[in-house]
Amino acid sequence: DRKTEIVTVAAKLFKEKGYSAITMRDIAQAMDIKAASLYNHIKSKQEILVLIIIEIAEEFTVTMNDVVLSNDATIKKIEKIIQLHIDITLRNSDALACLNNDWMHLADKQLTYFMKMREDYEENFRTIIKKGIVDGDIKNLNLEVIIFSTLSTLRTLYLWYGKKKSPDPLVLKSNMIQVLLNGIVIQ
Amino acid sequence: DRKTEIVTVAAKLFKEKGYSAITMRDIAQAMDIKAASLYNHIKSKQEILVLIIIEIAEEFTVTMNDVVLSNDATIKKIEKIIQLHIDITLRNSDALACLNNDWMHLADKQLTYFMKMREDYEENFRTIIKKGIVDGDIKNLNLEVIIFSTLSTLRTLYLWYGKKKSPDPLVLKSNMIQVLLNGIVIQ
DNA sequence: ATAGTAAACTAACAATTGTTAGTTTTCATT
DNA sequence: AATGAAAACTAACAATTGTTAGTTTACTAT
Repeated sequence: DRKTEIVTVAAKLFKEKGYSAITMRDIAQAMDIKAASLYNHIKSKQEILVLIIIEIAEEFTVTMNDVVLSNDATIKKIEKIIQLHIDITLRNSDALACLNNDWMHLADKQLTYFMKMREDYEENFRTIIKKGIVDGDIKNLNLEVIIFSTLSTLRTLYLWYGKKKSPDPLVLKSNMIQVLLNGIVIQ
Repeated sequence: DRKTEIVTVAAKLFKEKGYSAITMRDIAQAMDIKAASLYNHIKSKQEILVLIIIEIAEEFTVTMNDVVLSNDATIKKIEKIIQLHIDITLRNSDALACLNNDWMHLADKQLTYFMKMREDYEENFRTIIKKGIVDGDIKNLNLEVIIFSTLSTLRTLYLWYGKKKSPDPLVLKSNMIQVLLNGIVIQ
């Protein structure tokens, strides 16, 4: 419906210049209506931001919880997490950009909720890697370096995927797994 | 002097909420003066942004050119690039955040200049990796995946370094090299 | 055809924005 | 003590911001 359309259009604009730099008049113009008309469908600019971010954040949370609770081996778990990030990037890259860049403009309860989810997500990832190290599947390197090197790449996939000669999704997945898990150097 | 102080304070604020969300009154308040007083030292809000971003962008450009022109082996070149990102992150993480998040708010000539530098930087990196593949030093994986996986991690180091139990710079460097070049999995 | 609802519109608001003009203060050097 | 410059101040501006109120249009179902 129309509300979803507003959220979609807004996400695309937010991706380019950020939440704060985009005005309600910008969003309205992109839909060929006047700013005031937006308020027939949404409550506030803030609500748009919440609708963009929270849904995706919850999807990350739910899937990560599934992965953690599964009986997969560590490597398989990491591969599933890579797949998760690729899936969401392909499906909704604009919203993902917004989540990454504008989450700090959430307010009060939603901000707390988001930060909790993000912290839990990282902690779950940390737990998976820790177990991998103990089991002898993952190298005993600095835990934070492993966590954030991997997460940085996955989280900013939206920045470049789709441009230039990006590989198709299946090639992307196998290459990402190779690069992140086994590195780029021939031993 | 006072101008440098303004730029430093502004960068710190921009890092938290982005260029667009920070007002001249915010910057002034952080310095315990009034907004109008800022204009004794700087020309505009835009000028602050330019001063934050361009200097660092040029440093990346200059050092990358040095690396490209050097006679080092591919692996050594990549290690130098990793070192470059770590150095700048440690020295000026606020400005780096601003460069990453707010470059699109540069205007006209400065925007073009920045985008040219960024494109050249990536192209230089691409050339290094290409040669590495041809020479048999780097795995023959999708070039874009290699380039952006590596760059993503290096560029967003500022997001997490300094928090929690970050390793000291030397440990950081050796771990980053290991993770980015050789991966995290025990073969 | 009529009624009713969804969704657009115009007009305007109060607050906030970057910025300017003109004035006063601060303070080191003579 | 006097001078001059650097750097703060007050006051205000024009434009832009998110948002509201009230009105008109478009369209669906009776």
